Amino acid sequence: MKRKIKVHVADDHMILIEGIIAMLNTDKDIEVVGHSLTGKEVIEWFKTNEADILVLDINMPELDGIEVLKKFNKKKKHQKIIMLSSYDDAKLVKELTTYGADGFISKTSAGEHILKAIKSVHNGDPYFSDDIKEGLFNLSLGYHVTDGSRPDSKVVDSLTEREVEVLKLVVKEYSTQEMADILLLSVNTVETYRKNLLKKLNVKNAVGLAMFAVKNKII
Amino acid sequence: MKRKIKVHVADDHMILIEGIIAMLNTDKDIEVVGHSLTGKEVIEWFKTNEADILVLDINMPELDGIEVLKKFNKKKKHQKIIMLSSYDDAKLVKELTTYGADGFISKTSAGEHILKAIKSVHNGDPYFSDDIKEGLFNLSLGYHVTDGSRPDSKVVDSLTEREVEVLKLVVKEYSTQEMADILLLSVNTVETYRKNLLKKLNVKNAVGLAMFAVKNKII
DNA sequence: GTCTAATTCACGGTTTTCCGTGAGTTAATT
DNA sequence: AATTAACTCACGGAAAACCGTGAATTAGAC
Repeated sequence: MKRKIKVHVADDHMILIEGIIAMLNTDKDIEVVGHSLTGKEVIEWFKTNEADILVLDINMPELDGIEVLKKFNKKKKHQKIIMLSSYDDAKLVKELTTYGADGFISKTSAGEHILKAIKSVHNGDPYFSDDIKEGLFNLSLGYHVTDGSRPDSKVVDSLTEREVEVLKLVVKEYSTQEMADILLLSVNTVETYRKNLLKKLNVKNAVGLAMFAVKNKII
Repeated sequence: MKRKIKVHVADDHMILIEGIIAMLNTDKDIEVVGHSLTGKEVIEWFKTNEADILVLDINMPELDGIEVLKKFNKKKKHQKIIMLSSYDDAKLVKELTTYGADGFISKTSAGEHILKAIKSVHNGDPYFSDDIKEGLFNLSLGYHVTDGSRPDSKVVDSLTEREVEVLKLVVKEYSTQEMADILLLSVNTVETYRKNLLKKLNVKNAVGLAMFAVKNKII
């Protein structure tokens, strides 16, 4: 008898986990051997267990999917990892693949894609769901795709003092000119900080900055 | 033979829909008669179809669950509505019930809860999953995270439907042009709404709009 | 049937934001 | 001594936001 593909599913929504398990169990070549509700649980589980494939949600409390991915990458764990995302985080795909993700599926896609992805990835071929490919395409055309907004402490830490100062003033609805007056800087300088913030935080405009500040409690 | 409970499932994640359907189909008293990926689809579907229960996700593109709920409420549709939320939006529950929600389930809870909820609600009893109850409990104890500022319900109420739609898109970092494309309006019209919002909410710019939205949970 | 609120659109003009790119200064680290 | 990171500033151009004002249409309220 052929050995089944062992899969571990991680997502903070139990309902979704159950759905995926139900679906995967219909396939005779696949066996779900475990599941986790948080990133930490994933790490714990893999300390004492093994799986061929890890289906990993990006948005999870405590330790998000990306952090888990990085940790696994660093420890050179050998199982394949398929990332699950709530929206078409096209922008993330590149970053994730460099961190060792083998596949990427948007939750907006149909469930059979998970099946395909698991088999494809198990065979050594990377897999990306159509939405993602489309997203990448749009990205290359310059269309913007909103990101799934994950609080990222790493990014917060990367901000310099001045950048945080500017960010706080942006949230208070000040214009660049007003900020320059307050901080006793030239308008150009404030603009530079603003630009750096947009880039670092990967948002489109001042509203994105404000929302980031709210999410990360820089208020 | 007893008539089955007809259910419609709405969520922007196809995978989740499939999971829920798979689960509900295991119950002989329940029949899933339709599903939608966006709020608009829900509205369209119910124009020509009927269901006893609508399982409705809060976070959906185009028209979110709350808007759908309000619309149904206004039109005095008779089917029961169970709201699905990604996290324990305890704060929302009260608001939602006043808008006619009959049940509230967090996706973090196990799937069997949906089954329970459907049967309970179908019998006329409201249903709230445990996480939600716990959240409500904590709320009542005052363990809440938001700042002291009370949402200015008067101002919120003064906003028209369209203005709220625009506001939500502003928060998502869309430009006027993009909003016009999404809402199928001219750029001029969207600008008008934006201007009205700035005036009504008495803020200086888009950031002010975003912060208002956050404070008043129009997100 | 009038009035009002909501929705829709237009136009011209000013200000601000956003973008890219380059570059000098200081302070800390290697 | 050399490198790096943070801080500072400049310029030019494109895009978007902001502002005021006016107006047609529709649907509901009185």
